[in-house]
Amino acid sequence: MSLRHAVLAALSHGEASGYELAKRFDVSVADFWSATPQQLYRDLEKLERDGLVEARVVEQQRRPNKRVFTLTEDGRAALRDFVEAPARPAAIRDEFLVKLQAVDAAADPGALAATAEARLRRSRDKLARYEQLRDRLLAGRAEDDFLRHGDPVGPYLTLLAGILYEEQNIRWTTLVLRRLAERREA
Amino acid sequence: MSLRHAVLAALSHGEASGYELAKRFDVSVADFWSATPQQLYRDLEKLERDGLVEARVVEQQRRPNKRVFTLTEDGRAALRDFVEAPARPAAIRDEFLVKLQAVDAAADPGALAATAEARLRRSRDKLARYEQLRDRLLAGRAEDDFLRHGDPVGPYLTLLAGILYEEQNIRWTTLVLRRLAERREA
DNA sequence: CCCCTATACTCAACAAGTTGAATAGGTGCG
DNA sequence: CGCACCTATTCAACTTGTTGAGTATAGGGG
Repeated sequence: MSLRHAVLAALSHGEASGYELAKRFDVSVADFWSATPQQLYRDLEKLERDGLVEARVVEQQRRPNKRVFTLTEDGRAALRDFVEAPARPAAIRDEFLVKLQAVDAAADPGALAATAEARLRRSRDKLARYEQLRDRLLAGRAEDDFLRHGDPVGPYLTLLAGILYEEQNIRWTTLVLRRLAERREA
Repeated sequence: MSLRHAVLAALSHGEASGYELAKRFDVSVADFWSATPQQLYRDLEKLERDGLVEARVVEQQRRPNKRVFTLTEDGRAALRDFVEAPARPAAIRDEFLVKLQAVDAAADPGALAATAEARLRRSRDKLARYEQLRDRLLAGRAEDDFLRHGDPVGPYLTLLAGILYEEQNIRWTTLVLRRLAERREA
């Protein structure tokens, strides 16, 4: 049970409705803990029953009302406990790597190359988004400046992980494409 | 349903019993598709019912008998279809990143630093294992040599992904440790 | 001789994640 | 004026993945 904790972590950066959380997950957390809206709504309910979050209805005129969730004191304590407990090792589930692992059994490596190209485009898009986010976070300050007395270090460091990951991914995928092309010629 | 495909991919590199598959997963596939032995046994049964793999009992004297699984023609065809179909984007589930995201809410960043150090050790271990595996695969040949007429490119390229991933991970985690230490001093 | 580890697998219960659809008002575009 | 898309959420069914225990045989070390 760990999406719970991802939700608590997300809410620690400010209250949100289920819908808003879904978007927040999409831009910032998706790359290390993805979740569908349905999952979020379900877990928010559970968290509410357990007293870790509180909901309050916000009436809106031009759109449907929403339920905005805040961490309770118990929620904050649970989050602290979670942060300080040892983490289980990361689990990666990357279908592309499975396909590549078996590429020698395929008739046509061209199809996989197309998949690799899609992946490359995706990585570039993500990287661009991440760098935009970083610029916004830094707001002109140098990294050192920001990290030493800027407020939250967490979001910056995880963002950096995303940036480095995508950069490395781009290099690797490019290399794979070259090798697959060589193979196709031979 | 995709552990199925990871199993087919693994079996395409040679027949194996459930137990042997579990070990193969542990050394080579775990980093992009992890599975417990229980999961493997369950899926192997399903694959057998669906006619994608065949089992044959191998009697052994000094240890329990085992059921060795091989791909059937249908299994090979299913694998080919899978490899050529587009891949869904990778899902990462990294608890450490969730904790780091919320580190500013914790009382003691020292606990997270300990977790980061454990992660660093793990990455270094993995990297060492991967490089050993690479040396064994290359067997003295240069990469170019191997990839151009060496037999299977798949396992080499995925191994390379693992190596690059861990190298990058080590750099990033080191950086995180430095920043957390700075934070603790302040 | 006993315990630990390795091989080889099975069973059961549960937790977590995925998929698809339904509802319902509002905004923007041609 | 109709159609598509955005906000905001709920329901239900399903597939995957996790945890923990249990069975049985054999070899090695103290």
